[in-house]
Amino acid sequence: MTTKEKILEEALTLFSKNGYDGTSVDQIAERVGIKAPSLYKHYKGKEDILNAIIDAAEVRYEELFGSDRNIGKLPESKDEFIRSTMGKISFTMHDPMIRKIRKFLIQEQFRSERLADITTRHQLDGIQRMYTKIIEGMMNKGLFIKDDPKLLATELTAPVVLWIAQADRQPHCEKEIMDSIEKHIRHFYDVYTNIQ
Amino acid sequence: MTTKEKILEEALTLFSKNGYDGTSVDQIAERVGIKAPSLYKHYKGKEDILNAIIDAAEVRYEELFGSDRNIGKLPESKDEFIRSTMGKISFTMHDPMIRKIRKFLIQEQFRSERLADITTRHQLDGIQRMYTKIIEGMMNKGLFIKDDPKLLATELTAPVVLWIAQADRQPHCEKEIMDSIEKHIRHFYDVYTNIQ
DNA sequence: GTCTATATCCAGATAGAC
DNA sequence: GTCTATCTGGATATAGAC
Repeated sequence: MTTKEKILEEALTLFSKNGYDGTSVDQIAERVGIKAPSLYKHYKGKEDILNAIIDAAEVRYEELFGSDRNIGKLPESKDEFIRSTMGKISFTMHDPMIRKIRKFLIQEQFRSERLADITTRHQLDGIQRMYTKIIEGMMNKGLFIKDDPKLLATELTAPVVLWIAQADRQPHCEKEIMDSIEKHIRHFYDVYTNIQ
Repeated sequence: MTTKEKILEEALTLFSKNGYDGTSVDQIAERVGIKAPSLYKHYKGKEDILNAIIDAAEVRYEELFGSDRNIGKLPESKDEFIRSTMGKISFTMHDPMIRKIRKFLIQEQFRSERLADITTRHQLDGIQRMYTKIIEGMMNKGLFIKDDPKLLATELTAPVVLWIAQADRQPHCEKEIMDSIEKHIRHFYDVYTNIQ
């Protein structure tokens, strides 16, 4: 990893923990293992680092939700649906990079229109679009009853997004939260399934 | 309103817009109409103002969700349920004080355990508890099918919480968001109602 | 309880040697 | 590309007059 990339990584770590205004270039430099002035050979300034992080967040978004490849194969039973969904959630919840981007965005969402926009895409549009496709596919297979797939995707994912945000700020509640999530997904499946 | 209260109000306004670290005591003083040093006759320092705001947020929480008086009378038809729920949402969304507390909390939730805790209460526990009671009441009246009322409350309120947060950062989307919310509530009612 | 003046500190950023 | 030394501005906070 180049120094330039290392700076980005450490800056994101600090921004996600203490916010942009709560982080000094000195702190970033220290974590990188250089002195603050050296940092200016890689980036024009603090705001330049911020913008690079935002660009990286957009790239990450594209990787996660830009193509349909990440949907994987459609679940064909209740067990598969639970396992596949819980797997995706557990990954999103624990992947260090995604977690940092999520915490960074939630704190900085009011800083600019661009950040507000990206936050909405990460928190609502991306996940919703992915699950709209999955639910639509399962409706076509007769696994779910016919209904508005976008509405169902929202109802499935919204509680999960809020619980993940809770786990980010209260990590000691993670066990409880995971239980709530699984219970919710099971309930969702039962409500919208033909098979009783 | 005393100067002390005015300081609190203006500080919350600025904190909700630019965050705690993004706000200077000078800016607060200017909005109050005094010079920064005068402010120190009312509060020990910036952090003291922050703590007073957190206290105020706790009081506000108690007013909103502490008693069951705010539930109002139980809706007895689909129309009444939609109207009552949309009314509560519109109020929460537009009340200036609640909006500021919400934006403040979402930005400062990682600053301390206490703030994390209050954020969860505001964003999840309070609303969920209120709607658990309402849904439970409507189940007992036979208006909703028997199911886990807490789970249903989460499924009803979680998308709304996320959409309100979106409206906070993207006010130009409010119309669309309100439509989504109403559609979601109608759908929720239809799914969990006996009457077809 | 408000002001002006000021102390103190720390932030982001630059200059220039190596 | 890294460093030390330094500039400059802005921040929190205090002293003391009115």
